Amino acid sequence: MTKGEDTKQAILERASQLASRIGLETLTIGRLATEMGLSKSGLFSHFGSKEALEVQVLEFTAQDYRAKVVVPAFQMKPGLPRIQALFDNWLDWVTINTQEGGCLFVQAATELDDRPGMPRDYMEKWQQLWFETLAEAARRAINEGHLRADLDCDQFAFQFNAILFGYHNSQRMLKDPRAEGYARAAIAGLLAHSRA
Amino acid sequence: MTKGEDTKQAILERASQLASRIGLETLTIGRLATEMGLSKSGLFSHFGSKEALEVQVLEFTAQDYRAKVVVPAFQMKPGLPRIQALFDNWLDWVTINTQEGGCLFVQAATELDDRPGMPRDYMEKWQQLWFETLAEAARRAINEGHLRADLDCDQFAFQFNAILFGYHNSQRMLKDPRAEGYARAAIAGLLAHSRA
DNA sequence: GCCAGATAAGAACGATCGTACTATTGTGTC
DNA sequence: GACACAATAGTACGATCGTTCTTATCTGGC
Repeated sequence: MTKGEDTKQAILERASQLASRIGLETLTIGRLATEMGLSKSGLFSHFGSKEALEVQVLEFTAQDYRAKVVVPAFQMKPGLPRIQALFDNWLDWVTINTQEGGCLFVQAATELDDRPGMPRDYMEKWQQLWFETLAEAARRAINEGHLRADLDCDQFAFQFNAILFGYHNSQRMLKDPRAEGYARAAIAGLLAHSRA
Repeated sequence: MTKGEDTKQAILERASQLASRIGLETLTIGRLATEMGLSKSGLFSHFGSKEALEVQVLEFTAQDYRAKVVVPAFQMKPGLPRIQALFDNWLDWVTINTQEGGCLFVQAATELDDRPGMPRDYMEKWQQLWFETLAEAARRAINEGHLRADLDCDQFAFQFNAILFGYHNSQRMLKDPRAEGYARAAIAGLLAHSRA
């Protein structure tokens, strides 16, 4: 990898961290440059515009998310183990993981929902993919005989995702130590009532 | 009500709308002044600081929320009718209602979670109150014999709230027309499995 | 070790931010 | 209707925003 590409990746990594805490809009070229020890224009020239930076931050984070949450889960056996892994990996991603400000996608989802533009377009596409991933995992669980055949997989994906959002809020805004327990119990309940 | 108090209320109403769309941070004194047909300094003098404005926007919205979501629900008979009303009223608040950018509290919760200060403090206090309100409604439902006696009311509040967040996201980011159906089904499921 | 091109820095731009001050206009009271 | 004071406007401030353009430094292939 060339030198320029190297620093660009480093910038995106730092930007992803920062954006998960303060948001994409509040993330500023000047501040990011200072934190990276670069000049404003030096950093800027890697992206060409603030909007392009935002999109690439989302892309970078999506790649990380795939590698740490989705791919390991799909290496598990299909069915309940895979679904449970999706949840566990996501919990690690949000809490233990690099994402010091929680999940950037949760942050960006509410920040971008009323702000048209390329970042919003990317975010919407990504979230559709995420829901499809969840629904697909549920479909495989039906095939395995783990979940009941008449389960609405889109409904399942909705509820699974809702628990993640609920956890993220209770964990980060309320700092409620019981949040993880609540989320685990909610997932367990969802799985129990979806069983064959 | 004096003249100054009158315009101040009008400012807060407009600010609440705007903030629900673009966020508290992006909400700007200059832009708000322009939209209100006031001068920047004229508007500013009502609040004294940006942070104070943000807090008062949250307070204003909380008052509205109470009047449109909580109070009408608690005028319903305790138990399931009241819980169902809390959900229905919230749906109206987010979709039909004045909140053109969705629920300001959902927006502010993710925006403020990593930003210390008085707005965050107020937001946290408010959300604790909201969870307590939900748990209290569940406790009353147990007393009425509508929900089972061993129900964990805090767990119930967590899951109820999670569904609201999930709906908010699917409705506003994905613009998924099935979002309301998913949310209604999820609430129905939660109530079914909490029944006596 | 030179040289082309990649990479970064520097300086400047108009715009807008929050805030402080002063001046003007409006309102309600006697 | 004059007067005290509330309400709003005007102006200016330093800081920072995203972006452009020009200049300097670094890197890798011959």
